[in-house]
Amino acid sequence: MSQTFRQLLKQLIDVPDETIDVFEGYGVKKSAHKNEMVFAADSAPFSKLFFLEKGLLRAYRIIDGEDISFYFFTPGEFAVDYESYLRESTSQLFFEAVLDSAYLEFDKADINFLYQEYPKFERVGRLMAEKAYLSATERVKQFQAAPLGARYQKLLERAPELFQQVPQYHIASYLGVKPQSLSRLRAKLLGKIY
Amino acid sequence: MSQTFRQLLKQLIDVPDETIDVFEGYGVKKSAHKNEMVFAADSAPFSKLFFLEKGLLRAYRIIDGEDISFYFFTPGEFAVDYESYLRESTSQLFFEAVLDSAYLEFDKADINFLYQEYPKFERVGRLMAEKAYLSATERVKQFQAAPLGARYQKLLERAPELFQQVPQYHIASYLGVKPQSLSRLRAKLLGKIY
DNA sequence: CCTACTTCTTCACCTAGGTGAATGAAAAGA
DNA sequence: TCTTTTCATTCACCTAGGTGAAGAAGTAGG
Repeated sequence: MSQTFRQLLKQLIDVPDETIDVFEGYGVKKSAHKNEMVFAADSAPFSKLFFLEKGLLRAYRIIDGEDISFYFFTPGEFAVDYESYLRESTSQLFFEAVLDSAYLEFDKADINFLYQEYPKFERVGRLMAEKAYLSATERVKQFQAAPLGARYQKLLERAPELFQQVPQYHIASYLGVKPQSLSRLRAKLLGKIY
Repeated sequence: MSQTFRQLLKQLIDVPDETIDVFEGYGVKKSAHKNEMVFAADSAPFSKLFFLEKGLLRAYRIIDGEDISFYFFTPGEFAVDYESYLRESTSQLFFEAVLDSAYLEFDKADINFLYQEYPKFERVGRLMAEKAYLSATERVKQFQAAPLGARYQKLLERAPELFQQVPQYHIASYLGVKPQSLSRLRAKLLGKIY
């Protein structure tokens, strides 16, 4: 039995060990190499739940032909297209491994079974959703009132390792600008003028 | 016993009537007049949950001295500063009634009690958080890739009544721009040039 | 009824970010 | 190793949005 899952999950949410063990029993261990696609948006709803144990996953959309990074998942996070998962709508999100990664894959049907059989398990779902919500609202707040420079600094504080691991044009789209604009900002921060 | 609560909640989430009844028993009916403050950010964590039955609530932050509208709550929605509520951090959000409003006020302590006593009640919390998450990510997506005009049209589709009820400078800050820019956009949409 | 305040609009000007192209460096492949 | 592709940078130019000020219209209060 993997200790990683339990350790990471306990950092995230406070649930009894037995609940975690039952949960893990339904997960399938998987791995993906750098640049490998983990899930590709298609006509089917997203009906999985990925728990990242190692590596780095990137979720992105294609909007007007452009690759827009929606989120970077680090170990200990659940990767899911919640919109598609909850509404059973067509998924628009692609998930790729940015680094060699290891993750547990859960089936939505199993998750729903767990919700029914173990009402206490609802808590895991609630805390997961609440955490995802916090991160999303923080970004909304930043887009409403923080200029690019401030959003960049925030990301640098929250996940400095990203800047070593992810191409800058992905970070640019995550921040809502073009690669050239991010490059220009970095030049300005270095005191260069051009 | 109010039918409004049950009706609105059933539209939102699928839970048994008994659960709803137990829930409602812990709510305190309140009302607020137009422009009245419902909750003011202060040093204490936000430990309430408002369920709006009638009217319109606006949540906003003061960022660099500016009033930034975070969200407009319409009947059937739960209004809460989730960030403060979950992290027990100081609340930065103000809630005011934009129109004469009626709402149920719940105490966090009671909610937590319900979570403990009635594990099935966790489902209400999970679905609430999931719904809040969806709306937040939709906005992130728009800020990443949609220009002001598209964000404006989306809001117009989703909540046209807002435009009759809320001053435009509040809508502007919700969309992440200054009132003058929204005014300029509206002029452009009307085919005017200036 | 008149005044004061609020809200929206318009303007001239400025800055931030987008666009398209060119360059160079680094990484990947043959 | 040589070649090709990928990525970041820089540039000139353009457009979207911010700034500060002024004015018009509506609304609330005395």
